[in-house]
Amino acid sequence: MPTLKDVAKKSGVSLGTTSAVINNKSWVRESTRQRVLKAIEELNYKPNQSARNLRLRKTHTIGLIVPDITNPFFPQIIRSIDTSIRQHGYLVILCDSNEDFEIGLDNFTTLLDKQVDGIIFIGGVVREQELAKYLKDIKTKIVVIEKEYEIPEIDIVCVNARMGGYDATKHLLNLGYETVGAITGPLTNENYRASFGRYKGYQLALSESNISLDTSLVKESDFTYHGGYLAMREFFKDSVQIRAIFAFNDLMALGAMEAIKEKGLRIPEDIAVVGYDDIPEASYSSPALTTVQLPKNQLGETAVEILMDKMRNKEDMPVKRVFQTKLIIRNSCGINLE
Amino acid sequence: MPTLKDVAKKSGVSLGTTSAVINNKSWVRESTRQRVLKAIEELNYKPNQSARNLRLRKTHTIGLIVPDITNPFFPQIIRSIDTSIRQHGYLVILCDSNEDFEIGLDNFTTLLDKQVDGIIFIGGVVREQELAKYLKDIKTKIVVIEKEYEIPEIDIVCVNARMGGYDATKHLLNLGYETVGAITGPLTNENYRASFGRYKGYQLALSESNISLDTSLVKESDFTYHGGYLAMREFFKDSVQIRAIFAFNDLMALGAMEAIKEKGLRIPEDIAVVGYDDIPEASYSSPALTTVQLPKNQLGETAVEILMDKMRNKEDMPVKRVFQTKLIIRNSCGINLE
DNA sequence: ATAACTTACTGAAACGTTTCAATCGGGTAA
DNA sequence: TTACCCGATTGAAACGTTTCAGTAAGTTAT
Repeated sequence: MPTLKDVAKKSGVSLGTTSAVINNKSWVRESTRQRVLKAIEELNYKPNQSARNLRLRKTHTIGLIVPDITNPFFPQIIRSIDTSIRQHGYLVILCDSNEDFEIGLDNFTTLLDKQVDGIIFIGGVVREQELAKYLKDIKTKIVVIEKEYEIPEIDIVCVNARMGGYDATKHLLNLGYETVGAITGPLTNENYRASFGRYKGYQLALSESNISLDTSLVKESDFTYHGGYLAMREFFKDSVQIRAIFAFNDLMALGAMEAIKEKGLRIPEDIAVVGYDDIPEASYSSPALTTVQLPKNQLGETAVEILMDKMRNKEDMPVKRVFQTKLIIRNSCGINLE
Repeated sequence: MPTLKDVAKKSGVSLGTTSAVINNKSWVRESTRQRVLKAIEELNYKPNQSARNLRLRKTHTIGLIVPDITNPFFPQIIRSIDTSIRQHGYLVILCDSNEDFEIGLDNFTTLLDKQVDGIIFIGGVVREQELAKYLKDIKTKIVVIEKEYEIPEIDIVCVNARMGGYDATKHLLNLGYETVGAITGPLTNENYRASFGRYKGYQLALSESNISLDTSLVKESDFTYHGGYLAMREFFKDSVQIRAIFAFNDLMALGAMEAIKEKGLRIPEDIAVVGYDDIPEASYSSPALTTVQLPKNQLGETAVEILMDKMRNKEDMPVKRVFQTKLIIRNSCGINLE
């Protein structure tokens, strides 16, 4: 591999000048620049990144921690992050935390040891205080993407989950369904707040319609397809009277639909379903799933923008960006707008 | 950030010795080792990776080029690569090539510039000769994972697609279906061989049953959900007599199922469907999709093993590993083994 | 003609490791 | 006692950049 020194020698200028033309410093005489460029070309010189990194104290690399790349919600975000970070000349190192908060924390240290310039952490299971404490005295820039809630003192891009939950429920209510059940994610642990916003929205819509919360209509589940399936079966087993379901994510909605069909009931005629996330599969299912769409691309892009900004400017006031959700009406609720 | 020098000073030994304890060299006296370790602890010293990389000419990083992270087939492979590479102390830099071979090639240079130690390239759209030519004089170790075919002179882990296609078709034939249609990926371009193996297998099974190939029963599509949907509608429009469909991937199978249901036909009573890939969605669909399973984890892990091996040993005979597929029987073909 | 700038370039130091030849002190053999 | 060896440690060079204080030559102002 040719080095800068080789280029310098070949073009008959000093190391410093050679470096200058590579970095497009303006003060190099045009003829010199050409000479150096020619040498670079002829030697097929590529700057050594490790040396550059050492000198510059930068790796032009950011870490991305994802809870579960296998969950169809995330790949789209990852992709939007990948493409927009690439435009800034950065590359992303991917870590899958397996939906495990501890592993996520581990990934943090791995990435920090690797000296990434910044980290984007996509929430999932997050213990808020613990995370905040962990991040407090790390000076590598970090922004987190959260589907559900805001975290004080941390740079975050998130989504108004309350609104999303409200819209989903309201939609069902407006269509005349009165017994609207919910299949939630984990609810009971104060630390795992992944369902809280959606749940609040659900409750809000209900109370707005003067319907009091009937806990026999809400089943706590785990955000997986199978979990949704099981929860729905529970409803049947309890033989609760239920006409509509708001599942807290699409995977569970799909699972619930499976159980409903298995039971021999029709969607939406017998039971209406609305999901949350708008993963690609939601439009594939039959009937196509009405769901709450999160702005995945914006989430990713905004996280990148914020991170870039933080990395450029030293000053550091926590930034917060919250996006709105959008109800996507398809065929699972008795209305077909096609 | 404390450096090695700080540690050396604090523990009163030389740089060299300090480095030796960090790298677990055996000849350091135990008492010295303890002293150094203590200093490291107290200063919270972390080795600077860039410096290390520079000196060692290694980055402990590998590149991973994926055609489309959004396609549910890939995340599982990515994850298995991520976890097994991590066990070797490496991290993965992810590049999504958007199903575009040119972009894939671009990614190669980006990653090489970044000085990754190795690259895993997951095929998709691949122009065989071009790739071979490109890879020829690159000495960074590269292994490619291909769902469909082998590439001479290149380290590759792939799958016996011919067998997969054969099994799928045979299964349908064995169940008594005589008009077995196929929804393929791109077929016509000699360069894009993504469907060739499966197609050969399809033909082989047919001819084994003395059924001659009826091209009105095969529709060329594009591996997308929507493409499968459209292809199925074509069949209906042509009003061809068809009792079973082998779709060359699950996404298309799911799309075809959508079209079938839309037409008011039942699966498998009216039309049987088998897919290929065994993406998670295949087991979610209703009816659950019978499909050809590729050993995704093995694909990923083996690729990692080979790459590690190549990176350790200089010698270089192209390695080839081909895996068998496995037919997963679910409910879309009139048999339910549950 | 001298001083003060400007422009284009140079050379060396620095970034934080690893490696390796050299050294040093103490033990063993002659 | 001298020679030799051995285990533990040192010191400096090297990895390939970027940066920055200098410098030499040319330009402008006085």
